[in-house]
Parts: sequence; structure tokens; C-alpha cells
Amino acid sequence: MAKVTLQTIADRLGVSRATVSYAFSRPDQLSDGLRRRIMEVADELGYAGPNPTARSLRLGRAGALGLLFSETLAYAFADPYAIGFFQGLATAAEDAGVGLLILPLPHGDRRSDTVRDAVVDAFCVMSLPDGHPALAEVLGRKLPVVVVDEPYVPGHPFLGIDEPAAAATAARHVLELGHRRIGVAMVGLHDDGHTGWADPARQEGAVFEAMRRRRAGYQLACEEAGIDWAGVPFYEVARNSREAGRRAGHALLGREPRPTAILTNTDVLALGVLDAAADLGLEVPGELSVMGFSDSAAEEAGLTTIRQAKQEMGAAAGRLLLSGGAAGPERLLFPYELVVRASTAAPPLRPDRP
Amino acid sequence: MAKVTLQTIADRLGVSRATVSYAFSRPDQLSDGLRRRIMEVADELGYAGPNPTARSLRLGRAGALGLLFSETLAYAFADPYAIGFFQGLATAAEDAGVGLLILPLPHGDRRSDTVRDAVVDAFCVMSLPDGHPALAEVLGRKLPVVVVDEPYVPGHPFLGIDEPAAAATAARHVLELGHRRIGVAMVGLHDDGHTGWADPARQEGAVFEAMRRRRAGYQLACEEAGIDWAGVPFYEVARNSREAGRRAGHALLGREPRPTAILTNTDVLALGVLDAAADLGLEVPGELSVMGFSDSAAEEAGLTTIRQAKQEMGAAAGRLLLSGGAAGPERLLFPYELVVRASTAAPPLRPDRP
DNA sequence: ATTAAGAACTTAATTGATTAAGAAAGACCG
DNA sequence: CGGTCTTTCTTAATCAATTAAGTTCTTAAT
Repeated sequence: MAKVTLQTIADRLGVSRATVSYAFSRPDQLSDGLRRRIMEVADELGYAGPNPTARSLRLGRAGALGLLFSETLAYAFADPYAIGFFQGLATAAEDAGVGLLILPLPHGDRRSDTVRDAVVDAFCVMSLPDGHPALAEVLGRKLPVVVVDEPYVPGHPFLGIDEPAAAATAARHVLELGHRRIGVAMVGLHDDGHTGWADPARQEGAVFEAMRRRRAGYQLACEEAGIDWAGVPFYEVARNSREAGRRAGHALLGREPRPTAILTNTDVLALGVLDAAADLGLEVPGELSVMGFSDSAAEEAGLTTIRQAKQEMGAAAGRLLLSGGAAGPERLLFPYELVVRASTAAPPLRPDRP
Repeated sequence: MAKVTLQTIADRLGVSRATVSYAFSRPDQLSDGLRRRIMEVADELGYAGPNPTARSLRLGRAGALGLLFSETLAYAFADPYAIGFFQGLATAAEDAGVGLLILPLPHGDRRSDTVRDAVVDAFCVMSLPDGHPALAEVLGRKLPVVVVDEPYVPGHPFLGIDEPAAAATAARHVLELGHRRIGVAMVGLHDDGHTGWADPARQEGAVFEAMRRRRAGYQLACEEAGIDWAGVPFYEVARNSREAGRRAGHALLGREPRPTAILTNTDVLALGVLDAAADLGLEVPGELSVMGFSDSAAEEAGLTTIRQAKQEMGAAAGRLLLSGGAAGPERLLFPYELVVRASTAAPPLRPDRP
């Protein structure tokens, strides 16, 4: 069964290839009879329809949006914040009738040309660490690009929130409740897989821009409140998982004196901190306040968090890309909102009652 | 700024197009000097690299796997079972260095050629209702296809579980606990958006094959236990959401006599039923037993459920497709497992104590 | 009868690459 | 010095379509 192309059908019927093409793409250009015969022969020969790649080449459009995410795909699909964004992006793609091509990052050493070979009309890049080679590859494609959260690339639309301000809002919430002994648990600062305490130098050297700035917001708010940041225990984890959050929670809650409030980076981490608190029999929010971030998994658990418009961001990214892209404003900052639920309260009066 | 192609660079340097192509795809065929000069000129002209579409056409491979899902994409991303499957599939795609092209279904009336135009090497079709036009389009592409869960397409590999057996296992669990007053809440039987009671005729006419068979398993187990299926209240919802589950729960729990056990179709629905029970102040599992399905959102809530190997299924689907596809066995049935947690127990002795 | 319009196809250029096979030139060897 | 290898590039076929412009042929109007 050799390959069947337009030409095969044309030859069989003694018509030109163009005629057969018209039968598929512009039926009104042909007489009914011929069109029907063409379709019959196509069927009979098992023709699979106009080759999409050839079509795409000729028409100069791919009909797909490329999506690049910092992590392995399995991980991306496990992150509620990413999922929320994907939903928005997918909806925009759907409305435009284009597909969403999820690209794996070159992982470890294996050379992968997925970015170079991706048949797409535009790229959406999300949460890449500073200087990641995939970003250069994307920019090299000279297609419309938007980047989400990080890193900021001059000349291309950026979508995100005012990270320092949002983080400061979160921190001020617990500070205003009266907390002075703060602990911080964060994920996604570096991509070296490190889990453990991070000193200020390491904190500031974070390769994920958004998280670096988020952390700066925490620091700012703390220092405004007269807290010495160097004395704030800061635990960094490598994965955004509940388990990692629990580990961070145990580390932080094992400090002497024990923090009365823990700021986190993501809701998932915060849930893990709650687990740790439960392990230790600590009452939340009575004995410990916990702040999430992103409002991606917070509601059920009653977590206080910063709500981000994930889906709106995704939809906006999609629309930007599908409408030609580059024209939009440089930096699109989305609103965020402090959502106070049941995981934060004033600190205990005599915190260390045993 | 006209378009820059291999030819542009070739002309500029007075070499042949082939030479420039070699500079990119097989650098060892060229002298170092020329290769370097080519790269310089490419850079200078802003060449975006070999056009992936043209490349794909010439090489006859797309470097992507197409994924088709029954629902809108936003919905798919909200379904933990689908997400789990995606994770597995994405991992397989990642390992092979290919992308995952998520395709929107033609939605409503809007004609969409996404399936016809998708630049992919194979398709994974998941959970399509009987007779959905998109399936015919996929098959028409004559590419390797696997279908997951439903519908079974003779001649193409199928991945799923033994639905009737798994469902019967779930039902027998509550029956063996002693329950006799069973209620059922299911989603995904029809795609007409209907929410409400479903009589046996409508149940059997479900257009989603897997769910139809799952339901049949419930019926079988009930009848084995001597329960008249016609008397089993059966509530159907249109969306797999917690809210829909709550609604179904209220409907079922409002019946007289009140069911002591509720079987559901998905964990998400079961969570909603738990919400309804909580609304009514019913103790679970003391006064009501609830069964989930798929183990996709069950753990935290302590839901008894049937565990499915979602990720393994996704990975297997990916591997099958990437290894040529059609060669595999016809029907790949994956293991399932009853996971008993805290949402099921023996029925109350005097069920209707007010 | 003549001409214009319309319908139904065909011609041929175009989309942007890859790659086997061939050619020209220099290197190496006896 | 003649022959054989290499290295370095070129030629030309190929991948599978789309579509503007041109050619027939028929039909209708003047």
C-alpha cells in the first residue's frame, strides 16, 4: 500500500492535482459529478486527506500554540497553579480552533530539538529559570512569544503579577495580626534540587525571577515591621509537593523559638506545612498561622492565601498570541487579592506554653 | 524584512542551498570556515533556523502526539482522572522527545478542522461518546490510534479496565457490608447536558461506552444480591464537578426511604455527595456509605474507591503510539483495586432514626 | 451571428527544506 | 607522474500540498 497523495487520485481519474485539491478545499469550484467521483476514488484508495504538514507549509500557519514549562510535564500537570493557567490558555486556543502543543524541555543531557522542530505559530513560555537554554531557542524561532511569571524578556509581552507587592501584602497580613516570629518555606528558587536552609545570599541568588521577587516582598514587609531578615528561618525545597511542604514545616517548627507564622510560596507547600503542624499537634490558627499563595488548592483546606487570576492570565496569554502577539503592552500585571480564611489569626499570647 | 530561508543565506554567500542545510543539520560535512561564515550570515539576517514545517514534510514525521478528549479543554484540565492520564502520556512523550498536541473538539456548531489539520504522528483518543464525529476524522487520518476507556474501536489498541467487573467490585463492597438501600449518582452517560433522574432505559442508552458498562456492573452486583434494579434511584449529572455531586447527593438523600449507600462514578462526584451528607448532618460512614471511583481525588477525603492505574495507562498509551502503534494487543486491560477507606461501613441498624 | 459572461478545469509557480549521487580539487602513495 | 582517496561542495529529485492566472467550452444576451 504505497502512499496515497492528491496526485495518486488525480492520476487515477486523469485530472490534474489542482482539481483534486479543490475537491477538498473548495468544493464549489468543481462540478458536483466530478467532485463526487474524486471523493469516491479517494475513499477507495484510502486517501487520508490533504497532508496537514504540506498544507501547513503552503499556508504558512501551523494551527497550534507552543507551550513551554519549566518542569517535566508530569510535574506541570501536578501543579494546580499551572493547571489553572493551562485551562485559561486552552480555552483561548479552543476558541480560536487551534491546538496546544505542550513541549518537553530538554531534560538533563539528552539533546532534544523539540523547540526547534515545533510546528507552532507562537510560543507561551512559563516559569523558566534565568538563562535557561530553551528560552534562547524559543527567541531564535522569531515567532510571537509571551512569557508568563518569569523570566522577563524585554521586547516581549510579559504576564504576571506585581510579585513583591503581592508577597508584601501576604506578609503584612500576618505581621498586622501581631506575629513577630516568622518562618518562610519556599519552592522554586533554584533548579539544583537543593532542599534545606537557605541563607540570604542563596535566597537572593535564586534563578527564578518571580520567586526571587516574591521573596524580596516578604523581606521588605518584614523589615518594615522592624524584623531582622537575617534572623528569619528560611527553608527551601526542591519540589512543589505537599510532602516537601511537610518537611519544610517540620524543619521550621523544630526551631527554637518556634515561629508563630509561616509564609509559603504556594498553596501546596502550605498544605504540607499544615500537615506538619498536625503531626506536632499544633493548632492552626491558634498556635500557628500559615499563609499560602496562588489560591490554587486553598479553599477546601481553609487556607489564607493570595488569589491570582490564573485562568484569566492563561486566556489573556492565548489571546495575545493568537492576535499576532507582539503588539500588546509590555508588561501585563494581573490583579491579586488577599483571601483571609481559617489558617491565620493573631499569635498566641504565651506562644511557648508547652 | 522579507522572509529569510536557507536560500537567502545561500544566495548571500554564493553557495548552494544544500550547503546551508548541511551547516545546520550535518555540520561535519562542511569545512569549518564555511560553516562558521554561514552561521554568521544566518545570524546577521535573522534566520530563524530550518523551517520546522518544511522539515517535517521532508522527513515525514511531525514530532508530536495528538490527544483528543471528550470535553472542552478547560474541563479536561479540571478532571483529576484525566490529569493523571495526561501525566503518564506526557512522560512517555517526554522520554521520546516529542510534543503533546492537545486538540480541541469541534464544539457546538463551529466547524473546526483541528483533527484534519493536526500535525502529529499518532492520535490518542480518550473518552469519546459513541458515534462522535471527531473519531471518524481521526480514523480517516490513517495514523496509529489508541483509544482509552471508550469507545472500543475494532482494529485499534484499546486501553482501559474491565469496567463491569470493577464496578461490580465496588458495588459488592457495600452490599457485603449489608447495605440494601442503594442509590447511584453518575456523570458522563450522555452528552446532552441532562441532569436529573434516569430510568433504566435512559441508563442503558448511555452514549459513553465505559460508563454504560460501569453502570451495568453496578446493576449486576445489585441483582446478584437480590435487589431490584428498577427500584434503585439513579441520578445523572451533566458535569463531573463537586457541585454536581452535591446536587445528586441531595436528590438521592431526599428519597424516602433514604439510601444507606451511594455508588458514584467518579471521586469528584463522591466528594460532592459527602458535601450533601454534611449539609444534611448525616454521619459518614455511620449513617451513609459513599463509594468513589478512580482514586483520583479520594485520599485526602478518606474516600473508599476503585483505584485505577491512570499514569501507567497514559505511559502505556504513549509507548504504544511511539513504537508504531498498531502492533500491540487488541485490548489492554489494566488492573484496578478496591481501596477501602473511611467513607464506607455497615449500614445503621435502625436506619431511619430521626 | 457575435460577444460577453460564467463554469469547469489545467498550468505552473510556490511553500522551505533534506539528501543521495555526482563533480572538482587537493592530498597521498608508489 | 598517474591513480586513488578524501574533502568539500553542487545538482537535482523529493516531500505534498495551494492557488492565481489562464484555457476551454457552454450558455445567454444583444
